[in-house]
Amino acid sequence: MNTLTPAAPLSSPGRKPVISREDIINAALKLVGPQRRLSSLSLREVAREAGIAPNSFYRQFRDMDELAIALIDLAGQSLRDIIGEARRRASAHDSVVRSSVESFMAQLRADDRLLHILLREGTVGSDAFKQAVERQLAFFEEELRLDLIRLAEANQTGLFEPALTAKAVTRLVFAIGATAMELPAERYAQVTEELVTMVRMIITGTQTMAVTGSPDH
Amino acid sequence: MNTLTPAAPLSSPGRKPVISREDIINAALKLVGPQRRLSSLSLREVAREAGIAPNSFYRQFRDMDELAIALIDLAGQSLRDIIGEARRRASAHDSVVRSSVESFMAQLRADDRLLHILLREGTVGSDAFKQAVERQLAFFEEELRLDLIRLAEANQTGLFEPALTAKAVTRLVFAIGATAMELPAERYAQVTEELVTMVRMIITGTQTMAVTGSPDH
DNA sequence: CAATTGTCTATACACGTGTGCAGTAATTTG
DNA sequence: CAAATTACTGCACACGTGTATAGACAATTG
Repeated sequence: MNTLTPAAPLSSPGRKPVISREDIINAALKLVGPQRRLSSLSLREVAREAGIAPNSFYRQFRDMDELAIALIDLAGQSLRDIIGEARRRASAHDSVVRSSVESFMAQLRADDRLLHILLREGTVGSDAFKQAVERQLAFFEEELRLDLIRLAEANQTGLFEPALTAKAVTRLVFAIGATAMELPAERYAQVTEELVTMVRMIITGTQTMAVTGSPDH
Repeated sequence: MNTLTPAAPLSSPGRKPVISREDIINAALKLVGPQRRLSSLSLREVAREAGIAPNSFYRQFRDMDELAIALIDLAGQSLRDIIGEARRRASAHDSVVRSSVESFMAQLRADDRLLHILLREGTVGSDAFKQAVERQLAFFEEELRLDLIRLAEANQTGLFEPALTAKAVTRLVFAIGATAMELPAERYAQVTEELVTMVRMIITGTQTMAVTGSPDH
């Protein structure tokens, strides 16, 4: 299903639409960024940026929340594409962890507005809002979970609670990413290294716990 | 140093203050909560809640940001107290991890407004704002780092990159905590268990990596 | 060619916001 | 007892907001 275009009646009387959902989405994307969160955008502001009258906004979205959710869904899709790409690239080379984390951080560094949205809007905004982010995170965690299982089988290592591991990795990467997105460019490399180590801590921990059954506290 | 009362000239001419910084802070605390973040409060709203004229606010704070930072500092202090307490309680019993995580989640469940603030305002708000949260997080991570070292020596286990481990644990707990604070009460126990396991993954991982030197990827 | 239907703009309203300005109340100083 | 100094309130202003209403334009229908 495509969330960008509403159900189009193939031929209807009346004037042809000149404003598309994409127009508004793009305008919103121009406004958000590392400093600007979605929920701080006003309807009028987006309309101004899109070059339309405030009221024309309602033709495409019920309110700003609906726009926000569309953007979040878009962002989730985009991220999964990016990491999927990284995964495929990694299987040829060495570490999946490194390659995925590096892709993630590179995208962040490239000022990907969609990624900014996903990283931050989970902790803020209306309920329907956070639900949308949680949904995308769940998708992401599921893909990661499958990948972890695949990885464990390939390397003949154990795997303690794959779902929980995936969740821990995801949440940690997102948390660190959120703090990193306003950092000066020269610190990205360092954060990336830290993040790789952190993720490896979790994965190493899972593997160890798989053989000992329970950790030594 | 006390951030709550400004430098008090022991005797000065003029009318005696009837509005204290605490009054305004308490009013703000009544307004924030799991659904309401600091940066969405307006000066007028806080003044209304405190029962004072909007302009009287300026006697105590330069603007809302200054109020917010005072609240964040307060929240950081409060959290460190809570976890410090948990640590002391744990050394008598068994696991420091479990006891600390349980204290954290219990406080969250008790609807501690200060904790809500700290959990969320890190990803949102002005720069000075986020810096304040980062400062509190750094305090927290430092205490945790020392604790990890103490723990490793007591248990005769290795410890790979204590600072990074502390950071990973802190960020993960905060990220999960942030999503948990709007959950129905009956799910807190489950989240607590998950969180304990996740933290143990990290700590087990660190210990394992300390002996192998580098993880097997 | 009307008539109808859908798209979009312009204007306007009520509301909440931060803050500047003037005035009043209370307290200490000379 | 003045005079000075501080604390606080009330009013007012300009601004940005979401949205209601009405009208102008364009395309498809009969």
